[in-house]
Amino acid sequence: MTRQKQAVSSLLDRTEEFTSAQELHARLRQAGEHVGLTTVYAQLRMLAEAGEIDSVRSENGEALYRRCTTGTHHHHLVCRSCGKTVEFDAHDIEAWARRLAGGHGFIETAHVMEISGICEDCA
Amino acid sequence: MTRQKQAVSSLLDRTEEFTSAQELHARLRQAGEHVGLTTVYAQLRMLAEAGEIDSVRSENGEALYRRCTTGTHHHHLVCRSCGKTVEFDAHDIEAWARRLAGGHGFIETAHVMEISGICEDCA
DNA sequence: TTATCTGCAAACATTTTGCAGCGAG
DNA sequence: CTCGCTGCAAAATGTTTGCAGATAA
Repeated sequence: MTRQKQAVSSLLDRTEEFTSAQELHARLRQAGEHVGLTTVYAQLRMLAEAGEIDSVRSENGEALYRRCTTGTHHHHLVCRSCGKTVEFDAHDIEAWARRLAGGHGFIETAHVMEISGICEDCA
Repeated sequence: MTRQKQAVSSLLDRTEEFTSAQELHARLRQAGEHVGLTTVYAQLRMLAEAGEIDSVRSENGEALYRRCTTGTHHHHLVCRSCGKTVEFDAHDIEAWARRLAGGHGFIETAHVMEISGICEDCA
């Protein structure tokens, strides 16, 4: 268990949202941890192969990773103008998504859901 | 309406599966149609913006395109392993999303929702 | 010591952009 | 003629690979 491995794993523990390799790397840098980008990729691949993290693809093709959990997580409502963000949980929607996926024979489902708009301050 | 535009559109009409820009380009070449790769990308972007084709991301980050089967807004349930896709509409969820956003003072809301999993054939 | 991990540099694959020219209407 | 479409070349982006040196056990 190296320092770098520790750092990546620990950061994933503290992160609920699906996050890109690039951003994880940037955050480690910002936190003063010196971990190479290549190493972040290597770690993410190992963790993904070991089934410890989930990965999905974002709209623009980036790979996003998140520690596997069966627990709840939350989503964001983001203002396209000023970036203001409201967190919300979507318990009902998640159950609905799992049910819909299951109805088509899919397992290990993950979902991405983001809502954007213009907040009242920017309107 | 140029020859190239015609060729891309026509090929999409004849293709049921989600297909990458690269492969569409290769098939046009093979069919003797000389259409530049850049042009294929340009066409795909125009068609996607016009809502005439759907795009999803494959496991490895490629963008895949297909002529919309329905003219209406819908979402995708995608197999992370083989790319099999099921379209579904999410009328209830959309109403819920608008209500939630409105409750926080947001207007002009848009949403992104994609569900992924492993389909029964790949399980 | 030794197998594994790290990370620089370079390779890769896909997609986008700059721009000069072509061609449909 | 004019404006949008085309497509070459080059850049941008995200990710992977080769490999030599560092490090945990």
